[in-house]
Amino acid sequence: MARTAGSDGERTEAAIRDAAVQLIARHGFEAVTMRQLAAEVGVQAAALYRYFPTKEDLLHTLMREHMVELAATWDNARPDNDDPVARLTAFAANHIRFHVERRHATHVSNMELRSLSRDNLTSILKLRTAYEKELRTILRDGADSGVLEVDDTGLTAMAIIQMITGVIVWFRPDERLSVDEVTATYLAMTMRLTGARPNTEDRHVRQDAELRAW
Amino acid sequence: MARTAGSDGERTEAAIRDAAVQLIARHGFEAVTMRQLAAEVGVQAAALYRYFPTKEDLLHTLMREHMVELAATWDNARPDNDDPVARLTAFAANHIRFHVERRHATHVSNMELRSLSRDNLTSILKLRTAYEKELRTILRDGADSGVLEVDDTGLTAMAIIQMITGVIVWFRPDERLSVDEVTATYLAMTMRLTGARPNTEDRHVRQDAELRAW
DNA sequence: GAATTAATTAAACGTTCGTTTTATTAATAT
DNA sequence: ATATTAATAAAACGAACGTTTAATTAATTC
Repeated sequence: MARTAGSDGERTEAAIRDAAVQLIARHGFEAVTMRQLAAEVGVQAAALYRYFPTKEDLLHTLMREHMVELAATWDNARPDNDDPVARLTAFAANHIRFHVERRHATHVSNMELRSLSRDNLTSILKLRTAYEKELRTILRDGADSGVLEVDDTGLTAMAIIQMITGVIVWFRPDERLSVDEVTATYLAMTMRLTGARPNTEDRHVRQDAELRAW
Repeated sequence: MARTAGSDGERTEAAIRDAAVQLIARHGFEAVTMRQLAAEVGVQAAALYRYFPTKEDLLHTLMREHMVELAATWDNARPDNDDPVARLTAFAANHIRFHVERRHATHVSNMELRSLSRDNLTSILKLRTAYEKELRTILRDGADSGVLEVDDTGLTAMAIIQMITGVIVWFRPDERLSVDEVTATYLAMTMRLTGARPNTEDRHVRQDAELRAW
């Protein structure tokens, strides 16, 4: 046999990406074989090579598009407001929601960096670093203007990102918590971690009201 | 050739473990081959099978001993004091130091769970869950007695563990920060995240002194 | 010093891997 | 209709994989 009735390149490529994300997230990149992936798509292994030149290129594509999409949602959610607390709130809320909604793709992007060649790794890390820099800038602005308490900007940025990305390790949809509830709780922890409070208030008489501000 | 002069089973087994941790941390379990590991140790691949019946059993052994060791250091560091803030401080300090000092083994234990069979996975998760329960208990006690501000015990426990274990993702020895400095900063963030303060003070007039309390 | 045990090598086993080549059919354009 | 292009299957490639078997030498025991 050869070309099958109703076959369509665009649909097949999308099916490959989807199946690849699911399989790699579950078993790890090295453990997933091209034959296994092809079987999941319902096609022969050779057909995959019409869409991706190598297995590693497939992984790189998945990661790159995940990062580009993350940057795009942040660009879209970025507030005009230049209040650091508002920006931190928007950043954390966007980050949490984005990752909770893309658990598998996030798993792939976070866990499979080791399987990339030098050049592919560099291109992903460049995107990642640019994104992290956004948070560092917010934290520094907040620390400078006194509305945030941050000892070490870079270290706090890494801690926050680790903490809120870590959602995907344990969160499963259809459990006791909804995406909104999880987002709200992690947001509250992020704010508490950075000592965020309304910048119109006295710095030393902050109430616990901040926890219900969003 | 066969048995080599000066060969010693105990030394060889230790060398296999050490090399395995380094290689698996760097390349991932699936990507490391038994021949590659053997070459690192300076021995033929078949020799590895005198010490570990299968590749997966080697991984399981590394993980199990990592977790057992973690539980042991916590047992040793656990304060007699039953003040939740003191216990949280001790827990976080022990956790951070343990992981910073064992970056590679931690990477293996955190990233390679997917390569374990059902039974082996279950045995590791049992150890991990028991350890995490220690933190949840501390947080609940602290929330009950009013010295900690914790919205959701389980969720906060996961967030803290993710945050402070995340140290190993970016921390490299011989960089700008020492282990002590990193430990202190993460400890401060943990305390701020949980709203920890000396339990003799008024809850609504907390100062920033907490940041310098350890 | 002979027998036994511990530690290892060398070679091979069957399997599976990522990938390539070639042929074949479906859809599209002319 | 015919030619061309798109999408696949089928089969094979050499390489590498985890593991086993058998032989061999070093160290230890009696």
